[in-house]
Amino acid sequence: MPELPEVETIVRDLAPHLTGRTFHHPQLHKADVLRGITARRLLRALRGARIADVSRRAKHVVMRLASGSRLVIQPRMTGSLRVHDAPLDRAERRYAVLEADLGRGERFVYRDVRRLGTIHLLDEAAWSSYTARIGPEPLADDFDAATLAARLSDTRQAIKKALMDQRKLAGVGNIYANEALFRARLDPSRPAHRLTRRELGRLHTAVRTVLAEAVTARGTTVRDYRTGTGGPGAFQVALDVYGRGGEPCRRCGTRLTTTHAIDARATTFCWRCQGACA
DNA sequence: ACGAGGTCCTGCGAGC
DNA sequence: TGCTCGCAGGACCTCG
Repeated sequence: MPELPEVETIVRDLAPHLTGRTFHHPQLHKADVLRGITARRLLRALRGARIADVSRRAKHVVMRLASGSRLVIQPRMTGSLRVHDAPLDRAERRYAVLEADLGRGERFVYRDVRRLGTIHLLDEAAWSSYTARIGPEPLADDFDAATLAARLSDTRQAIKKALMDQRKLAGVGNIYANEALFRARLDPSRPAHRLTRRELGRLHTAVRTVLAEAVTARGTTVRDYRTGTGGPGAFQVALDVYGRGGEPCRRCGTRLTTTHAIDARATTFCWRCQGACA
């Protein structure tokens, strides 16, 4: 499920193929992913539009058009974005949501099996308010421990839920929240405002290192995620806790626990490494 | 301010 | 074999 490292990988793969290119004959196969725009208006805006640049914000792919508007695609669970250099076969077209001809035999395709993903088309003002609602980028140079502490320590929510709150911090989803809390040896259910400065420091380091390592590995493929070139990521073999409930902790050998007690999401942790360290 | 639960959406695996 | 059911879950919503 594309979180920050996965979307970063997609953007790095797509950027060389999309930057400076033009959308020809855009086709929208499913309209229920659209937010705040009709299919008719989206297609009119994309037809013949030149892509100025492609970037990432949190878990969103942002294509800035020469018109100044931004095509913002959030893949969520099962979305994938690719540039194909051959016509799509039947299987490749099956879940296509949006596609466009880029010329030179290349095609851009956003596909999404479950279609929990979203597409926005935002002008400058709408983009400003959109991005302002999202928290700071954890891999930015100026994202320090004090910033993390300030963002997370104003709530009594479980630290794991707070970490995944996109308004507080950008790009962390279920996989990397589990992994970061394990690395920081923190109980995922601890109220965020009760964490000490020292613990927040560990969490800051853990969040940044796990995200950076996952970017290097081109993301985590558990099931659906594919890179911008259609291949799997490699970070799944490096996961310490996510998806490993019942298996031994890599640190102490204790059987890992999975609960759904926090926000009804799968949380896997080692009660020994993470449970008792207050 | 917080938790609980519903909503979107489809594929997949378990159970009968 | 063929059906139903619950689950996967990010972001958003309402309700109490």
